Amino acid sequence: MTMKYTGSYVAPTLTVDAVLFQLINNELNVILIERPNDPFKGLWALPGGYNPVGETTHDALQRIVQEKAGINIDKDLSYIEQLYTFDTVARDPRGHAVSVTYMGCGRNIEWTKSEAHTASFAVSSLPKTAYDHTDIIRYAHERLIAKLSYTNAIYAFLPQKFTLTELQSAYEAILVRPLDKRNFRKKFLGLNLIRETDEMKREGAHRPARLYMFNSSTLETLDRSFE
Amino acid sequence: MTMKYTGSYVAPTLTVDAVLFQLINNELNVILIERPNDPFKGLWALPGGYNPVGETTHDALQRIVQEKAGINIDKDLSYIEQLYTFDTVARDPRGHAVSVTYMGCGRNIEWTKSEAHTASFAVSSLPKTAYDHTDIIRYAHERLIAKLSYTNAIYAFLPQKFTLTELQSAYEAILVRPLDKRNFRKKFLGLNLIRETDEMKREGAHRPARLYMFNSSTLETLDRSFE
DNA sequence: GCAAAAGTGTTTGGGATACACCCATGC
DNA sequence: GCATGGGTGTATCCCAAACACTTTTGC
Repeated sequence: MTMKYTGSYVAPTLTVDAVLFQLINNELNVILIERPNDPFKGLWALPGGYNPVGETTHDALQRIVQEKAGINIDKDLSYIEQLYTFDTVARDPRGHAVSVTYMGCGRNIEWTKSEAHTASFAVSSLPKTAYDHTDIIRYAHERLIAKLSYTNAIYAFLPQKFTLTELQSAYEAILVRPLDKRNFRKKFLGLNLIRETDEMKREGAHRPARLYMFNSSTLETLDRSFE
Repeated sequence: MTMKYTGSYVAPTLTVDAVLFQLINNELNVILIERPNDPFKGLWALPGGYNPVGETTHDALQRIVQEKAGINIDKDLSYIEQLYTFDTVARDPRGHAVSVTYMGCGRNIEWTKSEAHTASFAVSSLPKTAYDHTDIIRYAHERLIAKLSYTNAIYAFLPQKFTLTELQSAYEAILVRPLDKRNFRKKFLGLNLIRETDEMKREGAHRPARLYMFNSSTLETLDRSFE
């Protein structure tokens, strides 16, 4: 950052993109937008757009995701973090661009459904995507799996009050493997991340389930790793 | 990335910066450059500079670090990875910039010493730095500590052949805590990352030490976590 | 022989895993 | 009473941590 600013400097295009995860029917889903124009017209892409001078990447993402999908990344998500910055010299037919990507997680994220160009897909069955967005989604999923093991990030996917079975199902959906019920409960309760409420969830012809709440709804690092 | 390119779009300044680590006298060191100009004239900064259109962040970093410090990030480092991308709207007095930072590790990195504006500092006693570069170095150090626990990243700091004591000292320097010799050897040898050579290191009035080599000199993820 | 670093095993505690049955409810 | 999901305990194994003395060399 010590080079002199000569005036002949021309910056690459800067874009921002978001991988927005939520659980739908016990499957990890991601929100995509169908491209209305070339390049990649008709394929599905992460919500994103151009980041102009004067706007931080976070603010640009906020504006763009609001405009394109009707989602407020501060209010409609429980958690967001920067993922990685991709060079796209060869990737984008229009020339050199740099893309700063973010990963966000929430529950019941509502997107603009009026134009039917925004949709949610299970990461296990993604449609054909523009650019290398499939790779970016896979990378985000790996990062998310890693984060579950040393943070309380799972809170981002759950409602305020939830049962232990719902909690376990959320883990299983994201980790894509089954967990042992007794071991899961023993271990998770030992982390002191959640507390009992005095409410029960009654639903269907079976024993009601205790509802729990998270002690904290911001990301925290665990002392001991989990799963 | 679906916004139309209207021509009125102006991109923010894009910069790249590198946190270059190596061990010197069993201390984790970072390479800094004294700023010759305002802003922050006379303070120490990470090697970095402007990334123009047409150049990937990696290529820009390669060119800039070569120009400013005489270091080839591909040949003189054992490992490099992207660290984080910082928005610098308020940070840089010249206005909005986005900085893509990288972390690199090596051994015996030689920098241009002719002008005395490049120097190496122990991370435990950094000088006053420009921008928020002290925070970036701390962040890189944390990332490095985390990476040691689930990868073979330590290879980046060691010569081709090394003793187990040198290996342990490298860990202790980066983790900033002492390790038990017997447990360290047992655990590390169990990882199957290194193999014995038939050479010994003789030095000083004491028993010679067996020299070892890494099986792989590229980053690999461990099955089991370490330390 | 003595200083200096290399090298070497055992014990103990805690967390991870594997595993099967009873409980509370709606119908 | 039966179908459905909720809820619970124990035995085993392996890894982590704690801990001290002998070996080999140069001088």
